[in-house]
Amino acid sequence: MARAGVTPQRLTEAGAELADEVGFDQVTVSELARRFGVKVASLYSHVRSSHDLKTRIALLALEEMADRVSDALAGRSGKEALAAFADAYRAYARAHPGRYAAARYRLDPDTAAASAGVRHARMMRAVLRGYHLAEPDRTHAVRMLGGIFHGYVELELSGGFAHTPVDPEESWNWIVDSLDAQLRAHRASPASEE
Amino acid sequence: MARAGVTPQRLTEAGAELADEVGFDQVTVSELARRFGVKVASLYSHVRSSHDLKTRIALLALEEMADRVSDALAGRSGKEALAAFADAYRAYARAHPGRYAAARYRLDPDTAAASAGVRHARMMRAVLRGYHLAEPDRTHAVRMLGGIFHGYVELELSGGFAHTPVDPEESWNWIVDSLDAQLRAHRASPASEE
DNA sequence: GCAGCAACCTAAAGGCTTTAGGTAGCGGCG
DNA sequence: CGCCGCTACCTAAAGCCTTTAGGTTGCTGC
Repeated sequence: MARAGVTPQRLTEAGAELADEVGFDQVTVSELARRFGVKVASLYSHVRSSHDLKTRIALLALEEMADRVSDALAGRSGKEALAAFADAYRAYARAHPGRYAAARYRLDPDTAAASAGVRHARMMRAVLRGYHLAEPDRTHAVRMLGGIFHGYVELELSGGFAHTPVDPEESWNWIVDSLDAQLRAHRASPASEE
Repeated sequence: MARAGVTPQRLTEAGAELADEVGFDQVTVSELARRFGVKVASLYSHVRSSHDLKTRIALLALEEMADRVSDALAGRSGKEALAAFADAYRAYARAHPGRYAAARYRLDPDTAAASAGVRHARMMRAVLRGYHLAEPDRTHAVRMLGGIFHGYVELELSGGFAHTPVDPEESWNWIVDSLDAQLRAHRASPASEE
């Protein structure tokens, strides 16, 4: 019988695809085996466990998202950079809800430290450089932006905004504008530059 | 043999307890049966399905959270109300992570419409009354606050702030302060009151 | 005191994960 | 060219979860 040519990479790719189709928590080794026309047990030669598979998908998603954000950020600073980050983030989540959910899969500390998650953090801080915040304000701001980007996108994705007839796009832009204003207002009070 | 005295209410309560102990997505009809010293199939007389059980837990959590927020809001307005809402919300999530996750379980539209979720929305809008925002700013603000409260709490709960040595409490207060300032800045530009 | 309604049970099917151990393509070496 | 061995893929089986069907039995009220 012909071999299916399964590899961890192809599995991860297909898993990400599947996540976008049916939701990340419906991603299952069994379903993947089905799609590859292969018996379930066979996949365990390529992937250690279901958790391992999900971790790989998460890492892929983090990587992809970081790439998008990185591209969006290129050559921009200040409010432009903030908006570019925000929009890239949200766009990715909307285009790839399953992968986005995967990116929020809990990784163990070592894996997380080696993931593209650190690029996200670095980029966020880079965006904030344009606002000249002193510590600990900068950390507060990172957390605020991380929280709202994630929270807004998740609420939007889960249909939480369906009740109200206001374009989520419009709200998003309003929020980004507000955040920009708010951050500018926080500009390091004394002349304490970084 | 003595009867265990299972009721939908007790199941829901125990399910919420279990969620806080092991995480909402580890809540299982089987485990609950074990805890009640009863065979799994027996629970299906009290609960329609696993999904039904989870829905009940979600409704309970929404109710409890709305109660806490409602208590916190009593007699407050303006920034005080904003902070009370925020703190009550975050405190509930920290005290009951499993229930908090349950509260985010996706409900079908009818169930959602009959849930305490609408109280949440009403209270949020009530808080914003203190800032005299005109539509659609008010909706934008609701979404911003909803997003950030949820997003921040989720990031904090998932350990996302562990890397940085800044007290999450401090960041939270900073964020609430910022949001307050930001909302005050948005005060209905013309004299267009509600 | 017993009739009947729940509450609880056994049985069974079907899905997912994971491990153990067998079979057979296929690339490379003699 | 052939056959050797690696490894991709397979069968089998155990364990856990959900859900349905249909049988007992405890309790409550007449």
